[in-house]
Amino acid sequence: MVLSTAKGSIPLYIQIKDLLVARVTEGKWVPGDTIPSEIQLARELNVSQGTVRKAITELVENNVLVRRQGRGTFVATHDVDRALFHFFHIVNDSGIKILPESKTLSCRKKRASRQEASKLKLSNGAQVVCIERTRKLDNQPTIIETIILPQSLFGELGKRQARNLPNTLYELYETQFGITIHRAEEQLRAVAASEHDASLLGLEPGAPLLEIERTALTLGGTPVELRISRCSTSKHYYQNTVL
Amino acid sequence: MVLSTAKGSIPLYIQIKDLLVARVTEGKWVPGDTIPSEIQLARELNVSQGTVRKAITELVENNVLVRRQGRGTFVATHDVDRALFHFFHIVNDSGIKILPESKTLSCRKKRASRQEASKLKLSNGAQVVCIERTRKLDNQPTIIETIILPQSLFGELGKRQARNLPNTLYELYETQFGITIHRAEEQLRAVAASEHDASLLGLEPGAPLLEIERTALTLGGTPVELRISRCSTSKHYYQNTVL
DNA sequence: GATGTTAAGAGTTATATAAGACCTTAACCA
DNA sequence: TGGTTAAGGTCTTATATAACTCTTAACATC
Repeated sequence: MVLSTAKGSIPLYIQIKDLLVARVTEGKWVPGDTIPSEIQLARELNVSQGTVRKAITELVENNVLVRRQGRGTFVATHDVDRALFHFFHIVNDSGIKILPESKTLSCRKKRASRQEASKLKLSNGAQVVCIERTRKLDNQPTIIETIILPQSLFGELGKRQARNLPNTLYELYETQFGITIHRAEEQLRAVAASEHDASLLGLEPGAPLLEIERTALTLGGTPVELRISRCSTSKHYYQNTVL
Repeated sequence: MVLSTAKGSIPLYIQIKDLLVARVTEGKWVPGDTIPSEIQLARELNVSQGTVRKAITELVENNVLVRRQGRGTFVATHDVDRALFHFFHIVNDSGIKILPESKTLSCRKKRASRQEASKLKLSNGAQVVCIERTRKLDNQPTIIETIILPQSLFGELGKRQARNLPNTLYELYETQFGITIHRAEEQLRAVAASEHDASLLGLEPGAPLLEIERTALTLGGTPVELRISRCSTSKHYYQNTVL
């Protein structure tokens, strides 16, 4: 790629930003990598350090890169902190957030339903991996999660790791499958607990549950995970901060 | 206030940012005002335009200021768009967001409950204004809202405007009371509809409702509104985008 | 000789400044 | 009425210097 400085063209720092994003999405730089210093990139691209810096700044605000003064700039990784901070919103009544432990109930392959296929942008009836698990908060089963993954991306999962899945899946996606979840869209509803829900959570059937349907996307915007969580909110709630 | 450039002191642009925020919170600049240009501020404060610019940039990211190239920089206002975009999260099943019309049921004074006082940081038993209203989505009553406001700030409301309240309250707070809502914290739960809820929404008692408890804060971080919404989510859902 | 402390240096990001390009508006003129 | 221009705002880019982090080597101490 060559940068254009012609009159009326896109600003340099935007072009550089796109170029840096491309290096991440293509896997040339992977999570945890140190990217070249601002000065190196500036020399390579024939612009000033400040211009590279502006591009990087926006990517840091997007959670694509992480800066550490005196150290360098890194491709952001999915550690537990990020999972908690960005993607987990359930807190207990004291407002404290703790990542729940998980117990996998099943992990099998099936054909995607119409809805699932549409939300994951798969062709009708494509194969998916379907995980079901419960999660404990404050030592009480509180959440039932159903996770749908395209088999084309996560094929290995069906075979090997059926029952010993780690607690933070996004870390696994990143390290084992080279897939980094970058953002998500969540749709929340109140639903009545089914018999199945109720027995797993120790509630009466018909009890109100908070249903969170999350579509998780990569940096490129491809949906790669569909996750439906049904939560008992008698001792916990979903916390959202509106800026 | 004087800026400090001594070695080891806080960066200039942060000091400028604080200074600009102060001018907004003190009411020296009010929503809609044009603030002095970057160059004017730079001259006034004896720094370069770029330094002022960096301060303003962060405030734009915080939704405190709004820039318009060629026009100037303005203090952000609470128009309908902002209300919709930042503070209203209910969309219909097609993903479309429409601000619901409101019907005020009651507007009266009372003493704050313990919880209300604590969440609004009022002394125990302080006077509050309590508004109850329903809101229609797609021509169907879908939300019941209970709004609690400190009477110390919103005294006038109790008297005059009892029944002809506008649809977007935050605009009213800003224009009539000089109070700008800057951010909010929302706590979501699934609850069972009471008889009262059910009759207002045309549902069976016990039907699951999504309860949203929102605390709205000023730029200074003072809580100024407590709002509890109970929503039927059979044809709508709460949309949250996680970046 | 082994170990802990200090100082210097190289490499990195962070801050501040300056200059010109670009955008918007309004006044002016043909 | 429509085009031109000037003024004044933000936006982009470049450059210089400060602040921070880590490594290494010199040195004192046990």
